[in-house]
Amino acid sequence: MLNSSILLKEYDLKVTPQRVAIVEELYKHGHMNIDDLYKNLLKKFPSISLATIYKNINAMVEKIFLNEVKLPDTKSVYELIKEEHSHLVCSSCGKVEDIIIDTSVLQNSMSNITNFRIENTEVIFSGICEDCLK
Amino acid sequence: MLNSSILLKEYDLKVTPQRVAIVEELYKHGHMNIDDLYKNLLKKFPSISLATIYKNINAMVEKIFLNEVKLPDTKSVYELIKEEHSHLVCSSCGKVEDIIIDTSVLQNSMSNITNFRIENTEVIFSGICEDCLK
DNA sequence: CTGGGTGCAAAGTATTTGCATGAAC
DNA sequence: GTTCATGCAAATACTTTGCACCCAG
Repeated sequence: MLNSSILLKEYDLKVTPQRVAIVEELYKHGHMNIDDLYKNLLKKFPSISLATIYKNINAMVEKIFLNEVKLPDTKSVYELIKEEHSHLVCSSCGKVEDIIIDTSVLQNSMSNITNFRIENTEVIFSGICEDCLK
Repeated sequence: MLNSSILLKEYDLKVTPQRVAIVEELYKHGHMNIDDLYKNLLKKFPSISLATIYKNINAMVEKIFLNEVKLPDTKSVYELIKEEHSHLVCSSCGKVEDIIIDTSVLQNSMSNITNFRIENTEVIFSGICEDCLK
């Protein structure tokens, strides 16, 4: 479970119903793009504005408890930050899943061939999910 | 070396000076975002329009000889399609480098834990490049 | 010659900003 | 009471479209 209010407070954001709802939507769905978030929030807050969503998403990304995931061929989605993980995208239904794999192997083979100081490794697998394969 | 005209013809695109220049810019720089491409092309074609660039980039992406690379925290860049590779981005100067690593290890560890049929694996490393480390 | 590309201007879409009001603390 | 979030409208940024003219084949 997740206590959105505490999370918001921890990151010095005032607790408003809209913010709580954003966090809870993301927690529930795992990943959402701006439009879907907006559509869902409209149900609870018929007069919520896109501006509010953008402002809050940006604030949460800055406070580093939200993460934008840029996906190939489709809109970015946002997720609550959790342990490091990679992503699986279904190119048929658009579903995004988290997956935990060990990327240190990659980083190691990297350090042999480059002098970059690697700080982050992003891996996105695209393919067809189990449901769509049927 | 690269023969842009032949490349364009192969992909059923009429050979125009603007298109040749786009391909050559990308070949020369490896990766470019729309704005930089536009700025550079303005030197050769003072009246080239952004619309032309967008139309051509889109056409080339559709013909599958250009690839859009969506990067974290910065604008997408485009590259000519070549052998499969991963990317390194310097978060300080923005430089993008190609790097060839074996991602099959990843894909294998993947197949044990998911039923996705993986078709593509995108890896982006972010960090600080050698020059910026100095 | 003909089809398609170019550049311009306008339209569309996405995102941000300014401001008055109201809610959180 | 003060600070800051909200929602609206306007502004900005980004991308696409329609069209008249022109060039590649």
